[in-house]
Amino acid sequence: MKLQKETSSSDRGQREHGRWYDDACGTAFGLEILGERWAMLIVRELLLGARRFSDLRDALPGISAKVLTERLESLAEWGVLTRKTLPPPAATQVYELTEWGYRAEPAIMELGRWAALSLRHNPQLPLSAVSLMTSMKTMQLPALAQAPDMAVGMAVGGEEFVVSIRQGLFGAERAPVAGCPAVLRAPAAPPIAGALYADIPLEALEAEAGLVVEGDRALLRRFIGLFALPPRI
Amino acid sequence: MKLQKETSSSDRGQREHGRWYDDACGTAFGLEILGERWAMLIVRELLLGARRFSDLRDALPGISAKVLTERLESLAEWGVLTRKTLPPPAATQVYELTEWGYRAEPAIMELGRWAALSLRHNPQLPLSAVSLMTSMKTMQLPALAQAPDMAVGMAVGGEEFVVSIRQGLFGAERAPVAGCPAVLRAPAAPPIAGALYADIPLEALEAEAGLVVEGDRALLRRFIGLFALPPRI
DNA sequence: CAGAATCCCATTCGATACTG
DNA sequence: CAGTATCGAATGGGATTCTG
Repeated sequence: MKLQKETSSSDRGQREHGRWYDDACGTAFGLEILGERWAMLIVRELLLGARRFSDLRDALPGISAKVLTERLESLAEWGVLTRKTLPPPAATQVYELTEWGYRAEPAIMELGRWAALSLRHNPQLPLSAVSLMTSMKTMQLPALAQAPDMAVGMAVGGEEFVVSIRQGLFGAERAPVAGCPAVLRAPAAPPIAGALYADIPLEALEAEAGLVVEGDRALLRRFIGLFALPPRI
Repeated sequence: MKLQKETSSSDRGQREHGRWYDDACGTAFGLEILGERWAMLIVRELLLGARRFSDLRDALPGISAKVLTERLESLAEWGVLTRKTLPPPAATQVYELTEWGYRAEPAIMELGRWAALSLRHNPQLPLSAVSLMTSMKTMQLPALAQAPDMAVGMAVGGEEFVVSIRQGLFGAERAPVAGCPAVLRAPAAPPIAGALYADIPLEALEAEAGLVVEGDRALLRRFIGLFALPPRI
């Protein structure tokens, strides 16, 4: 009965992951699932729909293929996401959040909302298209609840999104921008973030950052005015 | 100007912490501060007021002195908490959240609320007194908003808390239990968690888990009925 | 006792190279 | 494109020690 490699504290932890918090608190359990490096950011990238392995690599500057593979496996085991093989001819694989995975959105957003309060937060760093879209949800000003309905298209790199305000509620989804009364196109997310959060005039971004404005420019300006970074602490 | 140990990707990241997400998203910045192992649980333990080094060690089963020291330093650098030296005669040191640190509470709670949805969450693990108190905030049922005002004392190990409902709002604070119309005493948090979340009768816990009930038992039963684990996914 | 400092080892991370 | 394989570096955890 004498074991050499016993886990010493019996099997109080839930798995043989190696390091467990051994704590009934939901937060501790959440950290076991989403607390490893990159895990929460992978989930963030999936909040607006399924993505391929290489989409995730591109969206997460600095993640290695090894860690991405490990996290996807672990998150799939935990039931946060599933791997799906698309039907032919595009027989490629995508990763998609489960219903439970999608419900992590409030936790992810609250963490971002909190961190953005810091003076040391640097909003000038690179930004993925998805995190731009989700950031808008947390950076909406109270005036947005009274704003008239509107829809703005955003074409960021190769991805297209429609951002809408309906009955005072913000929404963002992957959808073709065609048909939107106003469209912002940019080679990447930062120019659009500059317009939304750094109050850089659209004209400056068109001249210097490759931004392209199509359609109702006045609508865009009203729209941009509905978002701002919070007062810093 | 030729450096050997250059950080290679210029200084895009905000510090020389070694590993940075290099991502403008607030969530990424939050993870740089609270995403390292144990960091968020340390903040959780401070949500109900300042604690000493050894209090934190006791509350976080499994953390090593080394890691606790490192995290406290890092969190202090980031401005999440401060170290204070209590005035003599008790010239000991305590760690206390800054105003910004306290504002992390919603993020920590949302993560816990999300994780508790999982079937694989094990609420039977050890639990600190503080995480019991904060868990109640996330596990309150809608009926709590209509409940009459009440206050319940909880003496857990050597710590005393008063949990209150005032105008339908939940509150928990470190305060003497004396004067509360009903008091639960237990050697540790799990028996109280059993009463709240596993519907174990008070009498069984008194007989087997060292629970002591003082005062208005009917009030306690009503109180306990206002909390429950969420339906699992 | 509070807590900082050290040493050692296992695990994890990150970067590069490689494969089907 | 979607991962594997490999290896050096950094981090985490535990034990021990030192100090006041």
